[in-house]
Amino acid sequence: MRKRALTLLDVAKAAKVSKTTASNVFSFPERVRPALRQRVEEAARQLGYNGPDPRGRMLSSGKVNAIGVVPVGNFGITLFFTHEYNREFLAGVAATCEERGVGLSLVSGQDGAWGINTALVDGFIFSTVEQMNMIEPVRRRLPMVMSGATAPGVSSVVVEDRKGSREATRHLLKLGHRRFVIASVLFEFRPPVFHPPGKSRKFVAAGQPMPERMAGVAEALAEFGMSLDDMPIMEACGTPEEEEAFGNGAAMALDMAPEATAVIALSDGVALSIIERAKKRGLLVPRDLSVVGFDDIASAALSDPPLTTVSHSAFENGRLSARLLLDGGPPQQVVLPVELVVRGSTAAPRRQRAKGTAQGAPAAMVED
Amino acid sequence: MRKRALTLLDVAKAAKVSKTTASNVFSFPERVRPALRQRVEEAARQLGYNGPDPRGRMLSSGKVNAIGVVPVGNFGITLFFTHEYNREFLAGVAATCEERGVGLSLVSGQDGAWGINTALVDGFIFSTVEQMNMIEPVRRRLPMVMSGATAPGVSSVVVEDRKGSREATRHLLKLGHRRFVIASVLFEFRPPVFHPPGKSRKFVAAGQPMPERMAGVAEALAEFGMSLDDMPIMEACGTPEEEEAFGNGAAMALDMAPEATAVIALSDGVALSIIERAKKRGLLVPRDLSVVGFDDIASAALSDPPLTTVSHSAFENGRLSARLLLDGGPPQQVVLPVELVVRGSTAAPRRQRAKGTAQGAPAAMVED
DNA sequence: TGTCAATTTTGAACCGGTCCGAAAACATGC
DNA sequence: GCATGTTTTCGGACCGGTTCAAAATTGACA
Repeated sequence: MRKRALTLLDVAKAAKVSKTTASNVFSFPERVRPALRQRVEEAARQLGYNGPDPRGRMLSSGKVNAIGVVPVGNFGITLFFTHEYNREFLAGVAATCEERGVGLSLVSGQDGAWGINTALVDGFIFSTVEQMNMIEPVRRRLPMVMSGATAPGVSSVVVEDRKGSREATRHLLKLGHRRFVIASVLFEFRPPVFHPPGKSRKFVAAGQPMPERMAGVAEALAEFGMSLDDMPIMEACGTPEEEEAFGNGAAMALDMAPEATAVIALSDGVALSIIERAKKRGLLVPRDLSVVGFDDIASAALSDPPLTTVSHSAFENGRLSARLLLDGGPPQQVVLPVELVVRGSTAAPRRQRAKGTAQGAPAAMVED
Repeated sequence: MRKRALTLLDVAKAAKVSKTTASNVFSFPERVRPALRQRVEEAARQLGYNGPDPRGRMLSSGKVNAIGVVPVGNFGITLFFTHEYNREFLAGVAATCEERGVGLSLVSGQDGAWGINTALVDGFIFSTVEQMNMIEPVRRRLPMVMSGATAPGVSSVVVEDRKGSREATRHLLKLGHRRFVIASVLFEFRPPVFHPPGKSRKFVAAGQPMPERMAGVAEALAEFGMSLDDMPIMEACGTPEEEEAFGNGAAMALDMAPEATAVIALSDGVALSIIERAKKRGLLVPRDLSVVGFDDIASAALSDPPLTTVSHSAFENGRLSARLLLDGGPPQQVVLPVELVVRGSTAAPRRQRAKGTAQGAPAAMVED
């Protein structure tokens, strides 16, 4: 069907003009006198030429007119659809792209055929990156913006992580909670991890924003004379695939910290997963267990009970990230404000949560 | 920061080899003897060259290694985020792209800077197209696949539209309903339209799949000795923006057809919008009004009451569309099966629905 | 009709790789 | 040592446009 593609040269020859003139007819019509322009247009129509091939244009101009979005960690581009926060973020990026007439390309983090080294784009937006060293070659080649973390020489959009988790934790402390379990987030697809209380624990999620959020928790605890070191911490990636592959991180947290009266989840995904799991075990939220989240994704308001969480806009985050990238200019950091939204998932602790859970001995991995 | 980019030629010169050899080191290392290869690699490292620029590679190979997805009608790429069906569809496309290591680019239907004529991709997936003539130039330039509609010479994925709406209508007829209003879907951003009963009405949505779905309704009605011509029909695009811009199509349907005991919606988006609107007016679904949808998007099962609808997989649709595009080969049509899923939004009509609606005179556009 | 400035058109270089046929280097057998 | 076959390296064309300086044309006016 498609034979050898028509080129500008074919049209030029047919119209008996130079390649340049033919090019101008399409790109700068006003530079060509009407008579000649019509001759060229007529020739193009005759031949069935539909305007310059974007490939050629790209090569000489060097501009692609599209940007790439790279999901965090070792997740592929489907993360943008399985993960609510990332989806809202992407929607924001798309809004800016639409507004500016720029293309949007989903680029895989794990370098396949269409990875950060092969994608045809003018720049990248990275979600939080785990291994910072991987961005250096990219930064040298193309403009980039990071969301959720900062890096020297790179513009970035971050939220007030520390403040957010500090306020969430304060909220629980003021309600009277003293025994917590913290549910942190892994930005890679791997099994959940549980860290019993202890000093200088080594967490898997080393990249921002989790350490910041953890620090916020620590600050609030310190205000009440407590220490993060005394709190058990669970890390899980919290994607739907997690459960099948490795077992559920929420279950692990509930099993390993049965004495906790409240869960401080550093993302809504994990928080909602914990609520679900707790309900399945017959625990009432918030009567038996309070849960706070972070991010305020759309489903946080819709859950049962609705989730108390630290609110900020993923959409806005995406929109600003894209603007920062497209506007260029010197590296700058934009900080998005957060606000604690108290909903139905938190309350004063009824009393000490029963030592044995509703379903039996705590250590036994009785699962639904 | 970024100076003139390093080229393969720079590396070749530094290593004192030809451009070809340098190219081979990166693309076909086994063709170059180890000693020489190392010399080139060393030179590249010294200079800070991170492998061939994808632009150059693209130009000579002609392959971009990415495909473009074009939303229907005059919606921009944000449709993929505002519209649940399209989002699920896109997720399916993304899954295939990930699996094949191919890039995925969102391309705007309205030709801006990154439209179907300028996007750097190897092929397109179109959602249903309104003006078929617009695809001809595209088809000549690049491979393409259509979803939701067929076109000569183009591979496509469609669902059993006619069967689906026929069964949905039959379901209502068997329950005893005889007075319907049909809610069809506009694939463009424009005000809702109401068509009173009548012969040979001219609908706005002329492109597939709506005429097929309408035909299915007509078939079922005919089985019961009734005619589509006697049914009022409303068309609305059903996106969230619709309401602010033009007023809500669901409200229009309820206002203009107060005698209907059941709504046959040709998409879930419209169906859910009708349920919402009906509830706001104090109508009980399904007691006062039965509603069926089409598509079975995720939120159809979660609505209150859960929606009776014609189920098929948007995800699968996207996945297959992408495969068809990437596999190439002669044009073929894939038909996805549908299945009526009866949930809580349909029941036998209680009796004639009250002539005046719960909130007053039907004609008065009393709105919330 | 000739001159000069302004406008229009042209040819060649360039963007950064890949690919192909030919030349060069190397290995083998007699 | 030479002819032959095989592997490695090289030079140049090519992909399809844009861009820039120079050439050609046009128009105005003396």
